[in-house]
Formats: sequence, structure tokens, C-alpha cells
Amino acid sequence: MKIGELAKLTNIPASTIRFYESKGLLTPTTRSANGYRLYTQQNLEKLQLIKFSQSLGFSLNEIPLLRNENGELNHTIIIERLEKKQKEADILIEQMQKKSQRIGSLTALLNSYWDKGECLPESKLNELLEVIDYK
Amino acid sequence: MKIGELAKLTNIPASTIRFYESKGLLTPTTRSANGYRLYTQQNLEKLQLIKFSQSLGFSLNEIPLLRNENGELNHTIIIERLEKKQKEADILIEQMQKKSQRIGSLTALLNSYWDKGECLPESKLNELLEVIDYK
DNA sequence: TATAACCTTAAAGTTAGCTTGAAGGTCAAC
DNA sequence: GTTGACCTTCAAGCTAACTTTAAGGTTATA
Repeated sequence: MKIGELAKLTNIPASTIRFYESKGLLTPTTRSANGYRLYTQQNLEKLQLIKFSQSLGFSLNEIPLLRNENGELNHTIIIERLEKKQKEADILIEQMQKKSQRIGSLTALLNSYWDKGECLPESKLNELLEVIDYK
Repeated sequence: MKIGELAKLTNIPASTIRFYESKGLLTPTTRSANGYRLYTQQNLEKLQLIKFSQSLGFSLNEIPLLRNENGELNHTIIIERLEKKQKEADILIEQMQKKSQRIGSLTALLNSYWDKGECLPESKLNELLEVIDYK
């Protein structure tokens, strides 16, 4: 199939597919006589695997590292990196939860000032940050 | 105080402080005769508030929007935006939790293949993605 | 045959939040 | 009087993952 068809099937812009090629991530198996890129079902699956890997938190630079020299997926490395990504994700979750809590506390605090008809004393920032457990 | 002192006190590089000024976020109250930037305690607090706002998820472009024309913090807008940021954070947490679970399922699946001495069948990607609840 | 919908390449632009570099002025100490 | 640590401005560079533009070749259809 030509690049436009692949783009439609995967919902990935042709420009992005060409960009991935320039990064060495996905080279079409063949070219037609006129120079058009021709993709196979395997190419399509590899493209989907790229998007899937991204969704797991892998950068475009990391994706080729999941395969060994002959292009096969390397189980050992994949599992190792997956566990690392999971740890990173879990740390991020914790940080985001703290952030969400801080926002909640801050909102409550601002509302209590507001209810008293007062303004947030910008000079009391440091106290404020302690109240909502920042730093 | 001069920019170097402010940089040391806040642990923010002088280049970053100048960059914030170029973005209209923090203008020093005065300049000395030789053109050096001179900052006050209020300037320092405003700088810390910038960093704090960033930590809550506000972009540099959003930060000025939290103040009204005369430069005062606008409670109504702040609370409105804080609630929006909290929702965004909570959505991100959910997504990250799903991602972490997907990684866990995928790792388990890969390990089960591996234990049987088999390789991941790249062509069965679609089945795989269903197993780990992707899409 | 013309026109629209494809395809090609190479290079530049985008966004955010900085950092780095070049070229030079200021100031305190030795 | 010179060395070194400051400060100044303006401009360019950086990263990631694309997108856009320009200039041109190909193909299907009316």
C-alpha cells in the first residue's frame, strides 16, 4: 500500500510516517518504479508498535533500543525497560497526587480568605507554602 | 539586591530571571546608575510565586492571567483556574494508573511467553493490545 | 488535455522553557 | 593598573516530535 493508505488505516499523518523513516524507525519494504513508498502489513504492524511503545512512555530514541541487531524484539531488554517505565509512571502518579492535594488545600485556603472578604497576602507566601505542604 | 544575589537566594539562574523579565513576568523595581537590575523583597516573592505556580501546572503564559490589570492577584480567576488544573491533574493520574497497569500486564504476558521459550509474535500485536486493554 | 489528488525531497518552522555565546561595561581588591 | 567576578544586551542554540512550505513529478478521471 502507498503512504496515503497507510496513513488512513493507522490515523497517522503521512508526514509523520516520513518523519519516522528519517529517524530510522520504519523503512518501507519496497519502492514502486516511480519512487513511491510501498508498505506491507508487517510495516503497518511495526508502525502500530511504535505508537504503542510511545503510549507506554518510550521516546522515539528509545524505541530502536528495544530490538537487537537483526531487528528482532529483545525480550530481556523490553522487560527491563518496561519495569523502569512502570517505576517512572508510579513516581509520577505519586507526584501528581501530591500536586492535586496541594491544589485542593490552596483552593480551600483562598476560599477561606475570600469568605472573610480578605485578599491573599502575597507577602505571606512562605507561610502559605508551608500550610499547603509545598517544599 | 543585584541579580546574582537573587539567583543565589532563590536557586534560580540569573539567565532564567532575565528570561522571565523578557516574558514580562518579573521586572525589577529599579536599576542602579550603571544599569544593573536591583530587586526588592517583593520581587523575590513574586519570583517564588512564579515557580510555585509552575509547580501547580501553570505555564509561563498562564501566570500573568492570574492577576488583574493593576497587577493584583485575582482570587476569582485563581480559584477557577486551580479547579481546572486539579481536574487536569486528576485525569492525568487516572491515565497514568492505566498506563502503569498496562505495563504490568504486558510484562507478565512477555514473561509467560519467555518462560515457555517462545518469542513475542509481533504479528499478533492486535490480540496483544486487547489482552492488555490498550485502545 | 486539463485538473485534482496523489506522491517525492529538502529545508525551515513550531512550542516551551530555557541555556549559551559573543562582545563589552563596572567594580573591588591587590 | 590589571585581574577577576560581577553586570549588560542581543542573538542564536537546544530538545522533542512533529508540521509546514516550496518546488516539482505521477496518476486517475472527466
